[in-house]
This record gives sequence, C-alpha cells and structure tokens, in this order.
Amino acid sequence: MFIAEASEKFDLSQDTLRYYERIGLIPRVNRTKSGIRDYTEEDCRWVEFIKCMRGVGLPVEVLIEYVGLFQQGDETKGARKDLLVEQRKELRSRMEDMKNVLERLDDKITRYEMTIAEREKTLHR
Amino acid sequence: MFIAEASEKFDLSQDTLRYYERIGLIPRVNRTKSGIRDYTEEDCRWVEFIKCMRGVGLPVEVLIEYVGLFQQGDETKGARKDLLVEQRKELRSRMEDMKNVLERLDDKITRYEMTIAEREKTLHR
DNA sequence: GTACTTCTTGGAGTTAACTCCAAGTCAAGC
DNA sequence: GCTTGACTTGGAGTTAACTCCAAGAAGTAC
Repeated sequence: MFIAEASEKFDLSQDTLRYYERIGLIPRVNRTKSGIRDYTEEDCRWVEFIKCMRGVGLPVEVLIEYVGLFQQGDETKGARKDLLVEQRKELRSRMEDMKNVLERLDDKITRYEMTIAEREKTLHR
Repeated sequence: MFIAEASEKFDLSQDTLRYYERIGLIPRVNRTKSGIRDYTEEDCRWVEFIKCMRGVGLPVEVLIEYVGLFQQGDETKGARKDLLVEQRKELRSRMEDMKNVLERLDDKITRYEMTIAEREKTLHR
C-alpha cells in the first residue's frame, strides 16, 4: 500500500504520515527499490495504533519512547508495560476530570433550559 | 484578592491570569484606584469556571465566545445553552474514544504481564 | 525620600504538533 | 525520449496556548 492509500485509510495527511516516521513515532516504513514508501500490514498496524493513541492525547514524546523500546527487543517488555501503565493512569485521571465537567455542564444546561422555559411562559401569559 | 493570591488559589500563573483576561477568556477584572487587579468573588468564579473547562480541553476560542455572549445579557441565553450543548457533545465523544483506548491499554498491559510472567517461569525452571 | 517589592502594559518568545514548500527522482503514457 | 503526476527529502512556516520580558508606576519599610 502506497502513501496515498494509507493516507486515505487512516485519515491522516501524507505529511503527517511522513512526519510520524521522521520523528520515530512509527518505525521506518518499507520502501520499494526506487525508494517509495510501501506500507506493509505491520506498518499499517503501527499507524493505526499511533493514530488511536494520539487521538486521545498521549504525547508524541511518550509514544516515540514506546516505539524505541519496542525496536530494542524483548528485553524492554517490562519498560514498555510500565510506560503503558503510566499512560493508563493519566488517561483515567483525565477521564475522571471530564466526567466531573460533564456533570457540571449537564447542570448548567438544565438550568438554562429552565430559565428559558420560564421566560417563555411569562411572555405568553 | 490580588493577583498573587489568585494565582496561588487557582494554580494558574499570574501571566496566565492576565493572558486570559487580555483575550477575553474571563471578563475584565476589577482594579483598585491605582490600577491593580483586585479579584472579586465573581471574578474568582469566572477564573475557576474557565480553568475547569480549559482543563478538559474546551478550546479557548469557544470559551471566549461564551464569555462574550454572557456579557451581552439575557438575550443570549439560548445561544449560550446551544454552545454548552455542543461542547457537551464533543466531550462525550472524546470520553467515548478514551474509554475504548482504555480497554485497549488494559488488554495490552494484561498481555505484557502474561508474557513477562511466562518468561520468569521459564527462567526458573 | 530612597530602596524594595509587587504590580502594570504591550509585545516578543516558546512549545507541541503538525503542515507546507522547493527541488529533485522515477515510472507510465504517448 | 519527453511530459505528467506521484512520490522523495530537508527544512521552513503555522497554530494554539501559553510564557517571558522590559520599562514604568505605586505602595511599604525604614
């Protein structure tokens, strides 16, 4: 799969795909003999994984480290696990914050709805 | 309350507080006769609200609009509600994404734990 | 009444994460 | 064998959201 197709498939610009590879956010992608990127199944799995993680805000820096550890082989499995555990903690904490804000928004919206309804009533009285 | 105290209280730098005010993310804060910011209760409520919303990623631009609408008076209550409803939708959608990623991380971590435990066993056999 | 500290403003600088661009290469169509 | 179009690279530019800075004023300690 060439870069145009991958770009479509993952809804990431070609520039973003190249950028991710450049900075080590995904491992180096396969090339044809003439140097053109030709994404393998595994390349695609990396892109999908990174897009997914970036989508919920895991920092590029952290993901670069993960990919780096991965490329160093089995010895780094412990470190990789620790990294994921830490990110999971962060994610949970952010979700907790969001849950609270969501409640607050629900509340605020309900109050707006009530005052607006109240005003309507008064107007038509 | 002067800016140093507000900065402490909300854990936002003085620069951030001034910046928020400058761009209209919070309404103009009260001044002493000599021009020094003196946060009232209401100013504080705004700061707290904005910090809270920014903390879960609501865009500055959107919050500026909300504050702007607020300052235009009761006529804008409908618009303010709509804005909050839209942001709630966004928030819910992001939380949904995060829930999925959380499951994925749980899975990945479990798998790491299993392979690491497996290797330990082999080593000590 | 002068030194010190804390504030003021407008504007410049920084950071993360892309996004765009110029110059060049290569395969395909005619 | 020349044009076209999709690709390559390294590097510059952009955006959102701060963060820092210089110059100056104002209250406080002595």
